[in-house]
Formats: sequence, structure tokens, C-alpha cells
Amino acid sequence: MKKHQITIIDIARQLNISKSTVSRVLTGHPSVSEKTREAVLKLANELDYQRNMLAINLMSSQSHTIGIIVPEFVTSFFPMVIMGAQEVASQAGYNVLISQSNESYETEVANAKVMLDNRVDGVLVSLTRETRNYDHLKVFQRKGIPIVFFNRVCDDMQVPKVVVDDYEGAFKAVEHLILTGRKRIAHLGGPTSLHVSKKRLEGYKDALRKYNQAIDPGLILDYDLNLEKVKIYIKHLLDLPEPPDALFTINDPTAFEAMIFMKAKGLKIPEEIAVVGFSNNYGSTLIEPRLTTVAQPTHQIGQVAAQLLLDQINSDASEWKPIYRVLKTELLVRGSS
Amino acid sequence: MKKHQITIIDIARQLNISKSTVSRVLTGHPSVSEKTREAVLKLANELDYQRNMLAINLMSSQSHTIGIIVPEFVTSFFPMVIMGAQEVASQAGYNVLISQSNESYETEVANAKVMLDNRVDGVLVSLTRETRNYDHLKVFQRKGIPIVFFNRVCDDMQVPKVVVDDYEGAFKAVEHLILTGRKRIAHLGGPTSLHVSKKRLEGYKDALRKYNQAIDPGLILDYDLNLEKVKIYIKHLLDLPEPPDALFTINDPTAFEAMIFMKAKGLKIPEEIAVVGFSNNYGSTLIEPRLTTVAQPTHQIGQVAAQLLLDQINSDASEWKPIYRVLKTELLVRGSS
DNA sequence: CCAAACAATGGGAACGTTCCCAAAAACACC
DNA sequence: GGTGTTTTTGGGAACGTTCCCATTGTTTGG
Repeated sequence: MKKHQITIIDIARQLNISKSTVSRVLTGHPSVSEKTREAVLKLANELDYQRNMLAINLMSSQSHTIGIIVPEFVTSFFPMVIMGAQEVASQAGYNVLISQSNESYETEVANAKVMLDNRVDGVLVSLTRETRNYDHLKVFQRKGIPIVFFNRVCDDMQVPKVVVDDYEGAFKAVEHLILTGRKRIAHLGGPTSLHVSKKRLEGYKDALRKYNQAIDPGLILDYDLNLEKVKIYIKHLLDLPEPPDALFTINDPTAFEAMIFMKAKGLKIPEEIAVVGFSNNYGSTLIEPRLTTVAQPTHQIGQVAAQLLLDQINSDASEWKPIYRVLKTELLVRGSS
Repeated sequence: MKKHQITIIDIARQLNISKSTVSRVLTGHPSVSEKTREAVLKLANELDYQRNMLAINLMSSQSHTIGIIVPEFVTSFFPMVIMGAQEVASQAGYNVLISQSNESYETEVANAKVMLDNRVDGVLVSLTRETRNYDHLKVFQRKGIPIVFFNRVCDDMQVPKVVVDDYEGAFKAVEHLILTGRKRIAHLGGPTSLHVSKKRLEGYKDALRKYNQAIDPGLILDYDLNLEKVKIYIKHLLDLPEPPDALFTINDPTAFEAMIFMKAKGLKIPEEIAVVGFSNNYGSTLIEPRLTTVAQPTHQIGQVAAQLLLDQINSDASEWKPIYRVLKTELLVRGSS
């Protein structure tokens, strides 16, 4: 069925030397004579020899692969993070096994199992919005496989995490709205189970507190990130006796939906209602007015997370520290506020 | 360093049976007594046994992995395709090794080598805009590893390909512009090396021919997909003695750039100039006016390509046929035209 | 009750590497 | 030319499975 693949044994036989010697040449081991080295290299090239990572992996008990589990792939955020991570990983000779949980806990569990089966050398995880139980991830710890969380992190586990300063980002966003004269700032937040939702909500509240604005619970809504529901929440807010004059959303796609709905309703943005999003997703400069948003260093998140993971892979488990890296956000003020 | 992993030998020893029997239970082989089966399953569960794909892969000479090489990750197009492919692949028990060539020929070559090293069971490829030489991909054929192209295909190789009907999509787009009264339709196309660029250009020309409109070479530009250059080309078109009253671009991001530039110049879209893009990327409903575009069935492209690949993997090389699947596009008429 | 058939199990090679240890070859020195 | 040292090479185990073949144990039928 499958064609015969050239192995080091083929090379050894043809040159009448042992496979050990061939292996030494191919791995760059010094103690081999110049003459044999050349002969091996030449023949390997002629035969189009390709090392078999399957064998190397088994031999070394390492897959030379890191796994990445992300909740989705549609918004540009995670692909960007993955780009950063992949850069660092392949630099270090690691492959990247990507899987999407599709925001489903069950799928996340299944993905984790695949990673385990394939003996990934480490894993990068951003949780689904559903995940409440972390047993499937604690397995990695138990088996001595390093794990690093990013963005949507797990408070229950003492492992490295890479996040952005969601609190400060939200604080700056809301502060900006206050300083531009907004009096009733609504917040359409994410599910309370997510760490990021909590932090952004805190930032929102503290900004209001600092400037002595009342925190009106009626202006704070949390939703499950299902974009189709945005309209409902916005409608509810606009129908309030005292509707908001500004809106801070958990992320950009939510802000987009909100803006489209409000524009259709004839509301003037930013005159009647200002909008600020979070993440600086693709599209935030396309919509009109261009969306003010809190930019996250997506690429860097991936790089840092991958580097922390590699550091663990290359060190003894006893030295692992639950480093908590908080990256800076940047408020990009644009037309919507 | 690394913790000892439970193997079938551990299980065998504890139960005083042979590893063969344990293996039989775990792989679902029928000829094993109910009693032993239960005992093995129970202990495996207790010990948290996890099969070692590294060993299975070597033993079976299969990585149970398919590779995907895409030029980029930033626009939503390729991530969507990957989602479709991943769905089909994991259904069939295959992992997916994704790599981006970053539109660089060199990176594509390097990626191909990684795939080869890792003995992927098959590979899905969409070429970079630079790729002119296909030796690094012909290696797969030579080694008996199935390869399927999608979107950006290689005319030189007799292998399955999945594309959308670029010709018809472009034709319909331009026909729509003609039927809505446009007289001077410009085309900002992609690099002539890409199959898609050629097909879309053909569709553009044939639509003009059908309706007896002159093909003005001055209105046809091809560029290297470097978005920063869009402004230059658009400026050139607008400065013509007889500027165009419609623009058909090679893809949506190009249309976005063009629209932003033209809006800044004070042009009314679609009154003074209509715009039609290609791909229905994320953002085409965000920009104002909403972009008329030719939608591609991204998800389906991935599914079909993956299925064709699996079909090859599961059949003898002698039966492989260079199937050419052309999927339908759909013209979405929106505000920009 | 014995042969034949079948069910259940064990032993060991194989997959393609790496790496340790020992052996052989080459070289230096007195 | 023999001894000691260094360089170069070969042999073989190991990684964790699967799978073929042989063996043992159990049942069936005459």
C-alpha cells in the first residue's frame, strides 16, 4: 500500500557501515570521521532521506508538539494569538496542534483527551464560556505536562497565566467616557463565570466610583456572548425611563451588533450615545463611526504564553512557578465616543 | 524528569497476563474472555491509562494527522476553511497540523518539510501569492502522500482541487454592475500568478463582452495583495480623465481599503462609484455602505477538501483521481452597489 | 473417552530511531 | 615495536504498541 520509506538502515547497508554511525552523522554527533560523514550526507541526499519523527518521538517520549485549545476561531482574536504562539513554538522546533472547543465544555474535554493521547509536551488553554469543572485540565498537571492559560484563565489552578489588564483596560475606557461628559454609562458584560468578565466589570465600577457616579445596577447586564441576543439587551436599555448615554461592551463584536441596532433605530453615535468596545478586533475601523476600543496585544499574548510554556517544558517540574503575566492594554479613542 | 506513564505492560503485570491480551482488550479485539476484559478495563480506568499515540503511530507508520498549509490567518477566510476541514478530519479520528506560510514561498517550503518529517497522512494546501516552483509539493506525490489543493491551486499538478467558481462569481458581480447602469467598471485584481486572479479577471472581461462594453486596459490593474498599496491604485483610477463609475476588487479587504479611501475623498458610494468585493469576509456588513460581495462557501470548501483527502488516504494510490470540485458562489447585493 | 474444533492466551518480532557500552582502528610516544 | 591514549565504529537495548504464530485450555461430537 504505502511506498517504502528510506531509513537510516538503508543508508547504513548501502555504505556498509552501522546504523549507529549513520545516526551520528544525521544528528550532528562529532565523533565520526570526515570521510564517512560526507558519504552519509551525500547518500542521504541522493535517496531523499527524511527523518522519521514518529520514531524519534517514541524514542524520546516527546511529541515535539504543543497543543492549543481555544474557544473559537471566528473573531480575529484567537487566530492572532495563535500566530504569536506558533512563531515562538516553531522557532524552538515545536509543532502546534490546534483545536477549537467551539465554546462547548464537552468539546473542550474531548480536545484535552486528544492532546493527552498524542502526548503533547505542553498545552496552552483559553477556556470556553461554559467551563466550570477543570478536572480534564488538572490531568495535565497530574501527569506532569505543563499547562499555561491565557485570556480566559482558570482561577482554580496554580499554573502560569497570561492575561491583559482587563481591569485597567475597562477602567480607562469608562474613565474616558466620564471625562467626555457621559453621565449614564451602561455595561453589557460577559458571563460572570469568566475571569475577564469579572475584571472588566470591576474596572467599570471603580471608574464610576472614582468620579462619584452612581452605580446603577439597571445599567449593568451580563450575557452569554451569544451575539444574537445583543439586540434584546440593547432594546431593553434604550427603553429605560432614563436610557444610557454611553455603552461599554465586553468585546467588539458585541459593540458592532449594538451599533448596528442603534443606528437602525436612528440613534446618533456618538452624539446621543457613545460606544466603547474591547479587543480592537478586525472590523472596528470599518464600522462607522469607527469604534473606540481597548486594544489587546494579541500577538504578544501568544508569544508570551508560548514562551512560558517552553520554559516549563525545558525545566524540571519542581521549578515551575505559577507566573502571572499581565500585559498592558491601550485605549484607542475613535469616532464612536 | 518526566513521570512514569502507565503502559499496557504495567496493566499486564498487575493482572498477571500478557501484554498481548491487554492490547486485545483495549483495541476491542473479540477473542478475549469477558472476565479478563472487565478486569483490564477496570484496572486501566483506575490507573488512568492513556494510550500512547506515539507508539501507535510508529507501529502503524501513520501519524493520524493531516497537515494544512495556508497563506495567512488574518482575514477570516482561511480560519473558516480550516474549521470545516477540522470538523471532517476529527470526525474521522485525524488530527490537524496547521501552518501558515505568511505568503512567503520560503516558509511554505519549510512548512512542507515539517509535514514530511512528521509523516502527515495527507496534506491540504493553499498556495502563497509568491509560489512559482512546486518541487516542495511534488515531493508528497512522489512519496505517495495524498495532497489536495483548495482556493489557491496549482495548475501543474494532477491532484484533487477544490475551488469556487471564480469565473462565474466575477461574471455575476460585473453583470450586476452593468445591469444597474454602470458604464466604466474598473477591476483591481490580484497577482497574475494566482489561478483565482486569472479566473476572476476572465469573468470580468466576459461579462463586459456579453453586454458589449469596451474592455479598457486602463481600468484593469493587478496588484500583489499588499493592502497598503490599494490607495495608490485607487488614486490612479480616480485621477483618470474618465474615472470609473464602479469598482470590482479581487477580495473584500481590498474593497474595504478602497472604500475608506474614496469616502475620505468625499466620493458618494454607490451614487458616484459602486463597489463590489469578493469573499464576504467578516467586516463586509460592518462597513458603510454594506459591501456587495461574492460569497464563498468557506466552511464547505474545508469540508469537501478534507473529505477528498480522506478518500485518498483510505484508498490505493492507483485509484487516485485528480477530481476538480467547483463550488458555487453567491452574489450578495448590498448597499455599496 | 478421544479426536477435532474452537476459544483464549502468551511469546516475540516489528516499527525507526537514539544512546550507552564495548570493540576496533588509528595514532602518539618512548 | 609495544604500550597507552584517542578517535571511530558496531552491537544491541529501549521506547509502547500491534499483530502474527504458536500454545494451552475448553468444549463438542461421535
